[in-house]
Amino acid sequence: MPEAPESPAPGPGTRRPGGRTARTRAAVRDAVLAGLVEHGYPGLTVEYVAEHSGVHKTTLYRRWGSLEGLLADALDLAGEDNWTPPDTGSLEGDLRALAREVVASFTDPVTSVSGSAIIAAAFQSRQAADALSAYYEERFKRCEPLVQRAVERGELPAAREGGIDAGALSRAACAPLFFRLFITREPVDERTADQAAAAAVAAAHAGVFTPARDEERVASASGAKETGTHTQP
Amino acid sequence: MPEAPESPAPGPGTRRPGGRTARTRAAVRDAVLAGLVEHGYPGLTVEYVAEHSGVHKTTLYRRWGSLEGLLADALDLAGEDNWTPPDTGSLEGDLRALAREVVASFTDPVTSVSGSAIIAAAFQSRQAADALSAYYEERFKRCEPLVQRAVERGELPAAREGGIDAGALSRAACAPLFFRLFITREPVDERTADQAAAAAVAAAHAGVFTPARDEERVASASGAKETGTHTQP
Amino acid sequence: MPEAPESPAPGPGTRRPGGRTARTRAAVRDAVLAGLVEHGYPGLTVEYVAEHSGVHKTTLYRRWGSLEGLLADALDLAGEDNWTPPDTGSLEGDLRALAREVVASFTDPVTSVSGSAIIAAAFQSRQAADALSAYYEERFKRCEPLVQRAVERGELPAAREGGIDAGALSRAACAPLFFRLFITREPVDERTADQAAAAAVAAAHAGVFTPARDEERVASASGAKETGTHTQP
Amino acid sequence: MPEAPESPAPGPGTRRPGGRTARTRAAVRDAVLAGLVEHGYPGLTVEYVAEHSGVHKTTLYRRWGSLEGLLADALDLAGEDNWTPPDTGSLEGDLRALAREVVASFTDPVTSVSGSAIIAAAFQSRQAADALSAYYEERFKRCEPLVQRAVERGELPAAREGGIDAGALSRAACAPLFFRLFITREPVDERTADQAAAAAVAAAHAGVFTPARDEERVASASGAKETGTHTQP
DNA sequence: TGTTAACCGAGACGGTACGTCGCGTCTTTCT
DNA sequence: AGAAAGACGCGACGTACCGTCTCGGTTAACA
Repeated sequence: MPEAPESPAPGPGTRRPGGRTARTRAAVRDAVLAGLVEHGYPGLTVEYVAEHSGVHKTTLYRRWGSLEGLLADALDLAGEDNWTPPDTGSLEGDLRALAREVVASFTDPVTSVSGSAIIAAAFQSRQAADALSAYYEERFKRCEPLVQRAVERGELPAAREGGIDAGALSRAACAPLFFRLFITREPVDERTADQAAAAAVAAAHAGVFTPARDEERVASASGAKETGTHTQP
Repeated sequence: MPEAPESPAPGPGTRRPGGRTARTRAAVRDAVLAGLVEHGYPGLTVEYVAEHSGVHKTTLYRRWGSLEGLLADALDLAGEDNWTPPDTGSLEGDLRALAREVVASFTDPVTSVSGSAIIAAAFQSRQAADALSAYYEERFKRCEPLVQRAVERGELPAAREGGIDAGALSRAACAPLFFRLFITREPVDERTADQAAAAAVAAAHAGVFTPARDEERVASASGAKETGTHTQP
Repeated sequence: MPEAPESPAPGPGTRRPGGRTARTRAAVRDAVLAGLVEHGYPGLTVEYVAEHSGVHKTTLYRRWGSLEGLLADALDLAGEDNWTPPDTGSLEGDLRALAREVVASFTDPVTSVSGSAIIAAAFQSRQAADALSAYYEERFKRCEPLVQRAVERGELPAAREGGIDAGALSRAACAPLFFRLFITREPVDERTADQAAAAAVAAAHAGVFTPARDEERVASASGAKETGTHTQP
Repeated sequence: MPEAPESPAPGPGTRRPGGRTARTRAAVRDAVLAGLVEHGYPGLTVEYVAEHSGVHKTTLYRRWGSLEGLLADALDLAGEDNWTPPDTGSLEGDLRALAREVVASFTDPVTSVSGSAIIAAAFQSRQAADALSAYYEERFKRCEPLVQRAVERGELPAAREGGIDAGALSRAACAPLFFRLFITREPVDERTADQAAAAAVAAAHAGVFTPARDEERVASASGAKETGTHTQP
């Protein structure tokens, strides 16, 4: 992959990306993912990556700066697939499928490890957080056609006044799953996925994700002022 | 709270919980929280706790086993407040207030630190994860009266066939916020909170959280089988 | 060796010198000397000492601070022998023997290594320099009886006016050897040693090392002021 | 000195010594000396020389092989001055002046640095040692006229049987100073210098440096056999 | 006057050792 | 007997400098 327009590290390794440099980069990314699967994020060490990639520790620091950089780069790689949202013929079907995909990927013992490892990493590394943020931004952008199709099918009211917020709708279908998986750490299954999808559809039908109408709704907010902390230890 | 019925570490420190032991435990918990605020979870060290609590490192290991134990114990403490859900007179108002509390507590630079630190800790420590899970379980249990009031007010259909799932409803109102805060790491404000509350209410009205009817809904699920990974790097 | 009143490092390892601490110290000193013999000073590494002494690198730094400290400590050990100056029955004989000892010890391939290593170390470490200085101070102090005997034998004029400077005399006998060994790096043999001894004796007879007369001699110095540098690259 | 007849490195840089090559070499030598003054020998790095000379690191290795070569080359430069020994009109005066020069050059904080740095370097580099050796050889050769004048003045007995060893005499006057400066690391001042000069003169008068008589003296050596090590740690 | 070989600048890299941090264990000493 | 105090083994950190290599670009000697 001689082309690599995105700049993971501004320092070395970006000026002469031919030959060895590129091979090195790929090896490193593989090692990072392998390390995540093997030990999880907290157990991932630079030295492990060095050993398993055949790239010397010093070089890793030179080019990626730190573990954070390594992870961010690995995430870039992960984002470069050609995933497309499901297309089942109905909005609820699509969202269900989407939600079930989430559940499946984080339930499967193999794939879940590296995924949650990166989410964990985002808590400790600005760089990883940014990479993760970009990753999901991209994912949900790819979901827009899903909503578009629903509008075309007439399942959602034609968006006269600004259109429906496709991103918000997709997020709504996934949010409860991630919440349960990584915050409250409750068990999730397909039932949970289906419920999340159903809730999102219901909210969409109620116009919650229609920006223009949102204005009206917000206007009626009673602006409760609380000082207590609810969901925070 | 002189005695500690729940046993964080079964070994020493549980036999003679009077006097010094109790004082020690409190000091340790304070130090843990202070450490979290100061350095975040990844920067929290046993040695820091030892210094700031006046309890020797060796003792910390004897009684709490490791950092995980220290955190879990501190979480127990955090859960022992007398928080109650908001009561604004309407279901949507209550949920909005609830959601805004979440946003406020994780937006405030002071309170957000220790909160997200513990969530981060849960990724690296089984013990912390369990403690966090219990914490949220308790919180959402306390939200049941909120839903109950709505039913009594007639805002929600009387729960003839098993009643509404209060926990699911409350979670639905909070999930999108946590999702954006800690997974996709998008900016969150009161508008987001209001939208989340509205979506939850809409879903509730549509009967999504009514178990009995849930059966029916699930029955219509087309059981899409996907192998791709959607939301996972 | 439970006693060890001299404090090589003020930090750890000095408070509780019982048992392990003492054993550790001896092992480390052996490893240091072995390292010097094997690689010379520039090739001596802390990691080598760690491996060959069985004491962990971290501990070495904790107790000795750095390579310098390790060397200084090893020097202390070396100084703790019971060397006494030769006693051949005549001043010149004694000085010859002394000078030949020097030549022998730095000519022998085995013993010379660690010796010159420490001299080399003194160039790079204040601590090693101090230790070396103390070592020679002690050695030459032990030579005083040698001169004393010569006075008693009548070989040297009775020291009426302040006595002869025993240290200066002994140093005079050794200086040319060290000079040739380590500065000009010329070959040195027993002939050189004998010449140095003879020169020292001649100077002593001429009263060069008799402080009181020194005053007179110095008075006649013409105080040449030169700006050029003679012996310095 | 455009061309460089002596070959520090037989490889590159010797075939086309015109223009840039010569300029480069001078710049490098300056940088080496500057580095010595700034950080001392142990702190002198190839990278420093590269930066401060404007010559790339790779080139330094190509032409000088290593730090040692750089130093040896710099020493060659230092030896190429037109120093001559003092001429005060008397042997002792000359030697005093000589000795005081030594003291002065190694006492002055500016000039002493690079001088002792090179002596230190000789401990770690064969090449530097050879260069240093040659340097002093040359210096003491230049001192021969000094002794010659004394003979002509009648201060020293006419050298009938092989003449006096001028080199040994000059060395004798300097040795105690270097010994104290770099071995025992005692303070030295002009008094020390004068004493050294006086001792050398006395020894010379006693015929110590007259080779022919040396034979006789050595014959009387009693060949003491010692096993202890005197001056060596 | 071109060619061509020697040389140089630039940058990345594998590698050794550094000196430090924090962990978790152990021993010793106090009370 | 439990706790305080300290030393230690241990693994990993992030850095400095080493010496090597590859890649272009320049330059000087020679055809």
